[in-house]
Amino acid sequence: MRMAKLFGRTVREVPADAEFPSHQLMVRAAMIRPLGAGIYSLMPLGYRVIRKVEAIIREEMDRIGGQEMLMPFVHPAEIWKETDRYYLVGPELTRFKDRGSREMVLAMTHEEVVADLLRTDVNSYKQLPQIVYHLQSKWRDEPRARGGLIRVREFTMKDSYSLDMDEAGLDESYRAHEVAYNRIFNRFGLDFIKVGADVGMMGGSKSEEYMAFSPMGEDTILICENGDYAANREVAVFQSFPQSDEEMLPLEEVETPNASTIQGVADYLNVPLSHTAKAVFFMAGEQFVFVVIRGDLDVNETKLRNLLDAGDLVPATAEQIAAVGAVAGYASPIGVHDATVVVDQSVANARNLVAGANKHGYHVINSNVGRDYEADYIADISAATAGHLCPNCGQPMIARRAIEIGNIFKLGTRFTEAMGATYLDQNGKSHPVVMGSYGIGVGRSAATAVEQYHDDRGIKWPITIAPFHVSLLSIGKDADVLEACDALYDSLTASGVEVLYDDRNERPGVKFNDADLIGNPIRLSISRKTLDADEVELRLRTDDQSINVPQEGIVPHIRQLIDGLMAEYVSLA
RNA sequence: CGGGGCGUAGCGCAGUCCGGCAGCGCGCAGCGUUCGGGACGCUGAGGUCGGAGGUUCGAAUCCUCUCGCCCCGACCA
Repeated sequence: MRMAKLFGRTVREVPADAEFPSHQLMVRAAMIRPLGAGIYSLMPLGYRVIRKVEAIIREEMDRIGGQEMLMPFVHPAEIWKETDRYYLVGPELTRFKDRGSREMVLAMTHEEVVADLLRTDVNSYKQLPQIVYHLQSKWRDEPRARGGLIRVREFTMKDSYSLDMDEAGLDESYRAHEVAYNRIFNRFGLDFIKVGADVGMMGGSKSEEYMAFSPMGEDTILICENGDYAANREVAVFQSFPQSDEEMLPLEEVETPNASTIQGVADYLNVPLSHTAKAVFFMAGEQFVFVVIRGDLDVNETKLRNLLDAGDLVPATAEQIAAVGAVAGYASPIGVHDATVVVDQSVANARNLVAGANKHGYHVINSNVGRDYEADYIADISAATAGHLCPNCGQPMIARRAIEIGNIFKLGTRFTEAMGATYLDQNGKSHPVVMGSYGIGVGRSAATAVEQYHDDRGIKWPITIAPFHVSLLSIGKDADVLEACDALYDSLTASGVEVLYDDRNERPGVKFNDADLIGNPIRLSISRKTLDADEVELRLRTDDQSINVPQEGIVPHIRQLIDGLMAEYVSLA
């Protein structure tokens, strides 16, 4: 591609709203352009990256026997009603009516469509197992789209669906996807990890996420450095604190003026936070939920929601708190009524904690669950943080931020049962098809690569997904320099090398800066000086030194260089 | 949904408090000088000041409504 003809220009200044490095750099490099909140055009340069990402996904999905197809982006609402998701999913599912007043939705995923296809096209065990996949637009009306391609509302996702006769078959399909996903993300060059995740309202039996490390990540993951545990903070567990063997001491009320925060109470009474019981209030529908947790821990709302099997869980209001007899700032379950009391195991394992007295300006010391108040649930509902002990080996865990780039999910028969997608086994007996679903964010993967590979000058694409292998720059305006560049461009292109040829009438500084910004892995330049020496200057985007190589044999040289760079990713895969 | 902020040339911004010629930088076009890390000079094009209504002799500026966008929180594959 000749840059003089390229649609889209690089820009020096970035839109004020771009926060993430990948957002800024991809806009500056003319790869993406916003159309609305969370809605982007992929410019020619950016779309080349996306197509490479998609090509790698296709290769690896085909390798595990996936069959590519394409399912619609607009669905009749009816199938979403059949599985209840029409009602369960919030406003991120966009609903509308067509001209005939028929209810429709914009696809955010395709389980229903797959199940619908199964009803008509798969009736026999002879037609199973199967893996189907597609690369299709999705629309999720996120409350807060941000960060360029990291979190958008319209996006392309690879979603695949495994269709098996039974759980054993699902296990196999799931493992096949693990293999494929490992290869895919390694070929993208990403630094990632697979972690345990929440199954949420999808109701499946197992879910794991592929997480790429990035300080810009919206998720926190807990990792045991021994390699025997890694989980999203939403579900991460840790070794519970040992049961205290202290004697229970008499409950005693103490005055704690102006100590309405747990830290304030701990300071005032000069006890560690871990020796206090903190009260947190939620409403699960109409039910008031009174959570008691050790003062040094935070509630993990996902764990709490799963424990209570509560669809929605929202913080309680001041009125709701007062209505059960609790005094905000000085609250404990002692003497409250009409509340579901959930006690974290950290509190149950401790003795003689400081807690609220439900009286303004007073706390109690030596509170003990079971003696001073009853728990409806005693469970692990606390959020794991760095330093908590690995549930498997007991070593302290670390916490890292990460971007979710893919997930794999054992759905089971949640959808096929609801939609009557069954097959007949050898004995003529009917069973629901057992499904798995597996996603990869295409644009997000590309943007995540930028997050992981950039410097202050621009992007440093892994060669597997770079828009071009080579940036070729003509330096100066001498006719024979330009001729030499044209010739090199033609011969490289003819041999299959992808070249972005900066043939613009620009000063060298502009060209160098744009080449660094766009981030193709190999840069070649020809100038008066190099031409006179029958050489071409070569520089890798990852290096800060350039070398001159003879013009003679340059094409095979570059081909070899590309193969070598590619090999690094293939060997990982 | 709650809180905060911003909409002025393609991009980044000033001007708004205190009403009175719509500006600056980058980019863009032309000419000239320059040419190995985002050059310089001259000339020029480019604006419903997000939109609607109101106040006023006069509104980018004040008032009301509205739309869009961003940030924090809530929520969420």
